[in-house]
Amino acid sequence: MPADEDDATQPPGPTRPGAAHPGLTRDALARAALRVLEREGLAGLSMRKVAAEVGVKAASLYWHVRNKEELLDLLNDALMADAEAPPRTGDWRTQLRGYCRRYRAHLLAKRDAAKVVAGRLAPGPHLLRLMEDQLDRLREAGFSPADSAMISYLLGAYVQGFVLQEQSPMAAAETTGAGRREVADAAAERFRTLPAAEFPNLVAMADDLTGPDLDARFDFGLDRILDGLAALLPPDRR
Amino acid sequence: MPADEDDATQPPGPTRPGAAHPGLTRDALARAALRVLEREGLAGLSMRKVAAEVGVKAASLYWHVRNKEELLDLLNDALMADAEAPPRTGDWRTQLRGYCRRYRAHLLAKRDAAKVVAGRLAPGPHLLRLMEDQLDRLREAGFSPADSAMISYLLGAYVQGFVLQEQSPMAAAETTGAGRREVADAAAERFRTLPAAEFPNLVAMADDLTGPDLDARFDFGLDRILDGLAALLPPDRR
DNA sequence: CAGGCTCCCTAACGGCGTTAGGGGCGGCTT
DNA sequence: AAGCCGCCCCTAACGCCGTTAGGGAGCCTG
Repeated sequence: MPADEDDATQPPGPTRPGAAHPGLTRDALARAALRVLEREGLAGLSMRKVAAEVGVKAASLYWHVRNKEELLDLLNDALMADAEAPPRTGDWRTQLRGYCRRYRAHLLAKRDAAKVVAGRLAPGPHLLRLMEDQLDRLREAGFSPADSAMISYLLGAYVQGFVLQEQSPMAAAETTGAGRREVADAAAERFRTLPAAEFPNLVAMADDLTGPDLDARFDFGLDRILDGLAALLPPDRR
Repeated sequence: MPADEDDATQPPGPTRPGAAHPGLTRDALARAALRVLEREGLAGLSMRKVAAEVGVKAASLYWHVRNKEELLDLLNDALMADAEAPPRTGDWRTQLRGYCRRYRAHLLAKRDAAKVVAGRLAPGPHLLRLMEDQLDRLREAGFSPADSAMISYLLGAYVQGFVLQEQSPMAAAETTGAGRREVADAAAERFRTLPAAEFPNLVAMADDLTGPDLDARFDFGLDRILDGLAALLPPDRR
């Protein structure tokens, strides 16, 4: 019944009561949660549905997990499971840009991923590995430890904030059945029909504000930030 | 019973059934939601509690509001109700910095405000007014319309992303009863006790990564961004 | 064979968003 | 004055949710 997009999980034979469920680990739970997330969205992700996904009743989850919050932590880490660091070639700019672009693409690829990740305080092991590597490259580029830490935070805030804003119309489109394009057009229309006397700029720039080329918008902001970071380095390091 | 922090709302005499409730407008609803948010947090904000806050039963809210989502839209706008634009003095940098600092301070001041605002697609009238004014100043500084739109988006993403990350430990502290300082210390401890062979940077920079001076971290990122924006302008405009 | 550990179950609690259907009230038309 | 209508609230209920209590089957160890 569940669309198996991940590699072999869940042999879903209903086991007899009391029988230990084979291969039901926290890891399998996380992957099941990921499948439910993809299918139902974050709002539709419930203990009961995740339990059903692994062929079990809801109360049984509490053997493996303290509560839903902890399941979401697992899910959070599972979202980063197949993220990869960009190749270690080129200057620091291209490497950092690669990091941010990949992070964004990774979040965009999974439904409601930004909402899951946003404001979760403990980074999972997979994200830790990426942070470690990113910090390494920042140090190598010549940034001080304190600056490197702040830069990592800055980039994380930007990417998460950006994807959060760009992904919520996708969620709305998913809910209402409209296409992503219609949602953007509706937003533009909302700006364009504002009282022009009171909001001259919003009306005039409606298309600029809602233009659907979010890739370009993301890269624009990213390049501005990278420009600003470059100024921290001695000129010979660029 | 409710802490009345806003000016006179809600004459809470229990009205007879069928009696029109005096002064129960969408606006009053939004302010009531704001009080409930402050008291219970976003997770604890329910239709029933907001209804009780205005002295009414839950089903009655659906006369004024299509559903909870729409109530959250009202709440979103109410959060921006008393936000003010920074003074129109100084160069574009200080004005833009003022915008971002005020926006951050405003979100931080209200419990869970970042979560409410994050990923809400339709800006309310109060936010529209601020956007209009901000765009105006960007144009005046010499940025093109397209750039101004993107810059507005960029700054919004950064501030929202930043506050989202910084406010969730506050929420956790509120829930667990611990202080904000303890949460930060716990985070630092988590980094410091990582396996040093695998995560040398995270271990070494634990204090840099979790340093509690978030104001400095915010300003650091903000100044980097502003540096990057300055490079868009012709040199005589700075 | 006894005991204990593991892992699942059923049943239930209170709370949630939301809808259906009903009723009193105030203000309008006749 | 009588009737009507639209406003605004109510009670009751639906199906979902997270979570807990208590129990029982299968396995591993002694």
